[in-house]
Amino acid sequence: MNVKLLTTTRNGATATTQWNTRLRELAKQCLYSEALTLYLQMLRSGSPPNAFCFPFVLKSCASLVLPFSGKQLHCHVIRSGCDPEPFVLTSLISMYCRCSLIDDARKVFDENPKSRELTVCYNALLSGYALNSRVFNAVTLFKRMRKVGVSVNSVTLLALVPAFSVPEFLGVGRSLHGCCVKFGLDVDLSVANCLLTMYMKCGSIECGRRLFDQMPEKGLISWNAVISGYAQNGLATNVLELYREMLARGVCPDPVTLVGVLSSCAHLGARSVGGEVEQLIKSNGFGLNPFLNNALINMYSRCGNLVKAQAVFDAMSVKSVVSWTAIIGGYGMHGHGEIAIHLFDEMIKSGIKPDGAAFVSVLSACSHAGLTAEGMDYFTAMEGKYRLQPGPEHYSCVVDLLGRAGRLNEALELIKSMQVEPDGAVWGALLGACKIHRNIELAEFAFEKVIGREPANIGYYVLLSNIYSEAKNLEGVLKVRVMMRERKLKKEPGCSYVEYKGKVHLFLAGDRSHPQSEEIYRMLGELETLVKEPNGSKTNQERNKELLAGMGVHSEKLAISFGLLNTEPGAEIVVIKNLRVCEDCHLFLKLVSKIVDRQFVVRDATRFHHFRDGYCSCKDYW
DNA sequence: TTAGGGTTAG
Repeated sequence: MNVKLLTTTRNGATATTQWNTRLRELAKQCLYSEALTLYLQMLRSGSPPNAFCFPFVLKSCASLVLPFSGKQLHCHVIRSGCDPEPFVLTSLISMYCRCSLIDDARKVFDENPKSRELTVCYNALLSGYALNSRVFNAVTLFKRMRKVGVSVNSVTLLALVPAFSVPEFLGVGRSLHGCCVKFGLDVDLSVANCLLTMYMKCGSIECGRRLFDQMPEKGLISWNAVISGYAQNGLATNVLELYREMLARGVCPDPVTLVGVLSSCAHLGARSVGGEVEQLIKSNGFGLNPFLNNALINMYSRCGNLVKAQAVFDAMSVKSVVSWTAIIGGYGMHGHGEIAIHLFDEMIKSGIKPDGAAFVSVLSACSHAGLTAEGMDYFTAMEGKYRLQPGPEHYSCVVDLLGRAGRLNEALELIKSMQVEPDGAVWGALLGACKIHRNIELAEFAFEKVIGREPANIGYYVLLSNIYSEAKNLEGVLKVRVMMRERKLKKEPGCSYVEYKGKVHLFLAGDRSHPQSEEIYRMLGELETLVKEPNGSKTNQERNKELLAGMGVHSEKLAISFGLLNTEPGAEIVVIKNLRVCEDCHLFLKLVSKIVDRQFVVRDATRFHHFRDGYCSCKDYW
């Protein structure tokens, strides 16, 4: 510990000042435990604490969340007679709030008449209510503050607004926005950022974006708030667009920006943007940021590059449960259940306690790989050994696990035994299993349940219709269609995202709105002919070379792949021979190409399709 | 010499 002992001078007041100066320095550098050690040394040296030292030590207790020490400090404050000092009162309130002792904070506030006249004390308590999700207390206090005429400042709103960043409180949030305008505080950049975040977290994306566009000055936090907001609301293309705009305007991204961008790359499979971000992380020295590394693992896993995901994971010196979950999920989603299980066990051996999300990743890995017994063991251990209450997300994995193994009745019994209300995904998993095992009776039952919860989810209607169709039950197919028509449900057209130099283009089936669609379709037509062409005297490779030569391209790196789709930089064209694909994949496959000069890489919008030996792994379609 | 606040991963 780097704490210098201060020499006591003959003058006690000077000594106290020196202690206080040192305490202030440590608190400023966020060296909180050092600050507390120094405070103890100060007491031992016989130097009496005065009002000016308490804010620093109280802040240290608050930051380290040390409620017991905080309470002791409160006694010191009272003993030293400093409690009526406004800044000591505020520090005390803040300390109690940060230690989640909100009633103690309120007691300090109520017992000191002075605090009830001060904006700072209201702000500290409001922030405490907001941090501890006591929204009604926060509103009441804010109303009282205005009623008694205590002035509201920007910090008041910064403390208050985050409490209403959930959809059900959007109305309150809007009225607070009105307050900001009324008090002229909406021009404050921090307040605007705070409101922006509130709108994004409430899912009120348009309002957030409007506010952002209207901001005369935008800071990095403003850009980050919108980027993260888009990312959390699944608007991955908007994230990449805004990120481009940000770079074009010369705003430098920070790790927070890049986490949002990477999660969107993972969503879209935009591997090249992801790679660019990784370069940026390296060149900016952000390589040790755990948030970024977790986001990279997730991005590479979802983009199918498990080797890189593993490399990022291996290089992390401190691996959190999130890091482990990301890599386990990566192996799980690509069917490597055994590796996922091994990693899960390694995680436990390394002393990390799994949380709910970690169990979701291992359970889904088991269900994807058909590891029924192992999955059931984990599910049992979750509650028995780790004392984690399984949620609907866990039950849906286990229903899927049992269902795929043909244990439909057990799956149904499990749903019936659930302590929590089963959601659409749980019944949906059972419905999916009924399709695999052609159980129409149970499918109808599961369908009723799932539709009761998610009446507008078209996927389930399509699933039931396919079950009827496979059983040649045309009456059933018709029944589902009528139901869909009556409910005015229409299947959204599938679409593909095309990533071109980091910009994402959206294509619908038969879509010709893209400015270069003529060239794109001509190229696709040529490729399609090539794929359909029966084996003649020329090899595919020779034909591809001819095709490219016709386009004026002479490349040695021409890739003809019959395995996984290859969109690595070296592979200009990927042709898949004798491929049988589902209807949904059709447009996707038609677009599977990286046109040499145009640099188009295409991936499916909704999920990743992996092709092995010419077969799409979407087994549901077989 | 002093107190209160906003953006990040599965």
